[in-house]
Amino acid sequence: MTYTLTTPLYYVNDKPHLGSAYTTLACDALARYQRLKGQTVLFITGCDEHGQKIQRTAEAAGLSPQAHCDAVSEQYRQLWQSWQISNDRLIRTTDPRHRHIVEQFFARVEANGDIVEGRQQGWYCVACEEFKDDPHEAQDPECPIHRRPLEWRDELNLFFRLSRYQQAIEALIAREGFIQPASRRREVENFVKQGLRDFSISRINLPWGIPVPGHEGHTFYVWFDALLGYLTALLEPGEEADLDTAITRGWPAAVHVIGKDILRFHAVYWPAMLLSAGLDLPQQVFGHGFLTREGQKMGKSLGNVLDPAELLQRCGRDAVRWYLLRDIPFGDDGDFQQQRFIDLVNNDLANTIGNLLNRTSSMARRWFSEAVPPAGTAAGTEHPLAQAAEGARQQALEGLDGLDFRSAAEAALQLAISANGYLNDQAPWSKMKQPDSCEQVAADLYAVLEAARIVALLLAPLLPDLSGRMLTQLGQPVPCSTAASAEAQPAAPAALPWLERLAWGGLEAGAALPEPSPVMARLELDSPL
RNA sequence: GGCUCGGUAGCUCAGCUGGUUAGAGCGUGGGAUUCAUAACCCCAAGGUCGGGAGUUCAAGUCUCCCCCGAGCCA
Repeated sequence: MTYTLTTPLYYVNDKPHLGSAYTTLACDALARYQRLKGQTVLFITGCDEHGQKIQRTAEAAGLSPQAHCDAVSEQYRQLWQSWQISNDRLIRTTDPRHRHIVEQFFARVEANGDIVEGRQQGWYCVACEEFKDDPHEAQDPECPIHRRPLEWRDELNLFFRLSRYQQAIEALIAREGFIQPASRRREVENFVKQGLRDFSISRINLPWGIPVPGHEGHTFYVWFDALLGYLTALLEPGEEADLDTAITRGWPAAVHVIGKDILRFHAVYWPAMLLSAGLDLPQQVFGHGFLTREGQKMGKSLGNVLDPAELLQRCGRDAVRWYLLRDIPFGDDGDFQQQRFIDLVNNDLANTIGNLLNRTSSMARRWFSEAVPPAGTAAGTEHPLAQAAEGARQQALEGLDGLDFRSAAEAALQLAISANGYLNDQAPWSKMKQPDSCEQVAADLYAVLEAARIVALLLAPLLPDLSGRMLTQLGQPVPCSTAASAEAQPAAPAALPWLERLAWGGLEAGAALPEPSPVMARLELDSPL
């Protein structure tokens, strides 16, 4: 069974920001983990490209909406490429096939009697693409989020009969694990409890959108259109746009990973739409938190936005991934602090993990013919480091299964710390000066090299680059966790599945160890980010 | 206004169903060591656990009130 996971389809109103990168990074780690476990994975990301906001942004820039979308979605594509995101799909809602999928989906919903005409009156925020609840008689109301004037709308729209799904949605969100983290469930519960109201799914006089079949002058509301992008994305490249086909390609999704701001769309509206169309529901919706920077909200007005492309270019993939995944509990809000970022990367990655490998490999090579020393007493799983490795393995797998990247990262790190401690306790550099202790030194070094190997493997989903460098330095094959289509890569030497490689004792005595060079450089910024 | 979360060492935060001297990481200070990326290892710092009252033999840990911050809904 295919493990399908999605990022949101990012709205191409503006260039990508760090928040989008954060979501995508996390999904990438999850996707890689599932692939390493042997799952067939469909990792979907993409762009949401319709709506009035985009139309206006394009106009303001003197571009056609399509040209604007092409430009921005290209930025996304390039960003994910430079981050080496392992997505299988990058769907754009302006993809011609998407229009067909939307039409087919709508036909199902309409046939089910869930589309009615209604009059939508109220104050509208174009930036939110949402009607607000300000009273009709309000004087020049503003959007509290965007602090821009609301526009009065009075139009005949098509409505989706969400109200019919009150009970079904209540049952759904009561399902254990559907809304994650659990702390956000109540928020949705409260919303649903107040009674679900039908919501408008079309706009009139809005050219930049998908026309509603059979309803002249209406285009689909962006949200209706955008969510369906998850279905279009299921199609294989070039495949004919057929909804029935699409849903055989990995539906339902195992998890939709989203920012907490759009939880309601994914946990309420979207499932109801799917029910109406007779499709299966996603198993989980995970709403993660937001990133602030040095305690402040990032925004253009404050001029404190961190550009993900620049961050990558200056600090590297491993550093940023480590900081975001290791330090911020996935689900909670997080604060990006430059000093802490540098401290953690240097301490954890360079000093603890990188140096562990470096010092151990260096000793092994020096005293044991540039090769892995004989395991001797370190071969057994009762060895303290074998025990530590087993604990780390369990914690890491458990963490990753629950999207607790922090716990998984800590498990790997803790194993490295244990190995460093063990090394200091055994002090092989002292033992080597004594006669007849060569065997003991060999066993000690073997155990530490083994621990380093397992650290590297545990890092594979989180930090594929660093993991690869470590394994290479250990003379080990690098597991492939990239998208299936990219699999036609240099045929790696036949290796055991990742999960099996996590068992103690994978290193072969006598196997050559390449000359070590630091696998992780310390991060030194010449100027603040 | 209603509801939900937080407010614990300089900084991030752990502290489950209440019970020995309140913990971790980072930063800081000291020690040890030389295999290694000035790295690794060990030790320390004494923080009225937002404020007040209460329940209890015993409260960061339960109850009430207040202050501050965040969020959802009105």
